Amino acid sequence: MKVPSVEVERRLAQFKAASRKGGVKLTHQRLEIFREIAASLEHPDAETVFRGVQRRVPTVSLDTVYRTLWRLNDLGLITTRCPRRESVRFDANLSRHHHFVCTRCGLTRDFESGEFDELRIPESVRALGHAETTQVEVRGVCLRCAKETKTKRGIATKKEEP
Amino acid sequence: MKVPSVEVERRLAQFKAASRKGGVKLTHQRLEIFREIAASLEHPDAETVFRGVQRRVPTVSLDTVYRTLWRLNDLGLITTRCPRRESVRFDANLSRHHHFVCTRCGLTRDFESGEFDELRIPESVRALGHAETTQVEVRGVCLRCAKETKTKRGIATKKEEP
DNA sequence: CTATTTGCAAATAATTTGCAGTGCG
DNA sequence: CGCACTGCAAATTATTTGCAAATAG
Repeated sequence: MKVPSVEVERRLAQFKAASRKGGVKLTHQRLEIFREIAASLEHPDAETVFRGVQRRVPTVSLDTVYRTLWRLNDLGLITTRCPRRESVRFDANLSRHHHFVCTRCGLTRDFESGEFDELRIPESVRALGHAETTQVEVRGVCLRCAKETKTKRGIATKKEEP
Repeated sequence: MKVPSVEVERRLAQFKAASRKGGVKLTHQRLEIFREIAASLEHPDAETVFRGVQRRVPTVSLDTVYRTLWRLNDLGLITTRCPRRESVRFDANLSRHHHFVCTRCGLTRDFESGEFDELRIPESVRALGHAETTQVEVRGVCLRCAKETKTKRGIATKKEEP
């Protein structure tokens, strides 16, 4: 599975516009780093983004990836997640969305839901601050892990995300 | 603000029971490490837990804190969060709960909501896996940050969590 | 042109591991 | 008593920084 290229292009266009407005330069590396996240369903971490970009821009350096990612994050052009023990992961989906997280393997996927976008905030939250948006994380077992359970009953095998 | 001591004791009792059942030893350090998280509203990181425990158990070491936290996490006795750029934070609130996160300072507070516990899962999630629970993250501006904005119009000052 | 951004290499911070001794059950 | 747990110190990551050269606008 991949992010449809139409959607990738849409994200890229939005990114370019926002970059110009934000006064950041549109370098080759920066564009490719963004593209890498925008095209991925995996919410990749810095290292993974680096390896992906490296295939297209062999001279790119890991520190540029780190710098760029945090820079884009500060500008609000991407956001961060960290579903599990490992390092921070990045998300270029700026549309309102929610997450499905597999409690076995950590697989994290976006999904949209108008209903979840409009949740009524409980009274008690008033005491904490002024609520602006809600994001729901649905936890469960992904299809692949569920299938594995059926085959080799209950042995939680460590594995990579698809 | 602090977690009421009745609640801390309840969490401790639950922890002791679960530890015995899980076959892990109830050492002094382990108990104090758990107490530190159980008594905190802040979802502290490893370093912070370490400093807190150190006041009561001066000989405790940072690596024991790390090992213990991940051990407890693996046993399901605590959970993890990482609301911002900094390192992973831990949560000893095992009751069903949701989070309010301040987008300015990162303050994270638990709250309960029967309504949020029972959200109807959208159809589209079926394609991803078998949903089990939902956790809502409400994002907004905490009271303290909101107050600051009113005083010094719009300058986002960096600050510690309360 | 000139302020940003990059790549490199080196520094720092965060986290994990090996090992010998300690203590819970 | 034995095995899980601890503290120490050293190792390993992960991430950040300083600086000179490169480049977008």
